[in-house]
Amino acid sequence: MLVYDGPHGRRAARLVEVEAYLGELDPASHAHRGPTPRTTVMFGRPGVAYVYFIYGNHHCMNVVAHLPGVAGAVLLRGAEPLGGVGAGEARADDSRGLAGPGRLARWFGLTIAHTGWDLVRSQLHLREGAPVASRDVVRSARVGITQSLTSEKPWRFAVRGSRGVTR
DNA sequence: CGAATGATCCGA
DNA sequence: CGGATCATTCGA
Repeated sequence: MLVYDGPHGRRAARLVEVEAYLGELDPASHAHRGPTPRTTVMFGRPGVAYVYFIYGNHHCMNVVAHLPGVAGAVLLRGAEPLGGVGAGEARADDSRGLAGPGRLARWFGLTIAHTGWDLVRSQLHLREGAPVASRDVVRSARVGITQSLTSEKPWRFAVRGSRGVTR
């Protein structure tokens, strides 16, 4: 789960959908063409946030994750809100969950300013959640990418039946 | 510099 | 389906 002790109080959500991105070897990755000012964070220490802004409208959050010397990240695509402070707003999201990376980032109030935050020690952090049985994990091709690997891999993982998963 | 582009979402 | 709407990147 993801927890943020931010300006709106504590917000927490159970992550139910993620996608994996590589670096240079993955045409769909922002790190595909090597480090740029925006993407250098993906080549650095794992366990920090990489948040980008897209389509002039939406923010999306990644967790930097990779083997030593290789760029990589995990895109957070969906979650289920776990209470929080803004009860009214949280309730509105309860029916639908936080399906989609843009909706997830917006609920947490994340922007590119959060890029580089340490997800172990900062107010924005990951916590281990309840285990999910492997039979409840849906694995599929990634969503919405235009430049894919020559043979697209099933690098999207979602919790079966969760309301926080995109359709 | 200017132009193209995009790991999305919402509404018609 | 198409539009919104801008940070980022690339080519000249």
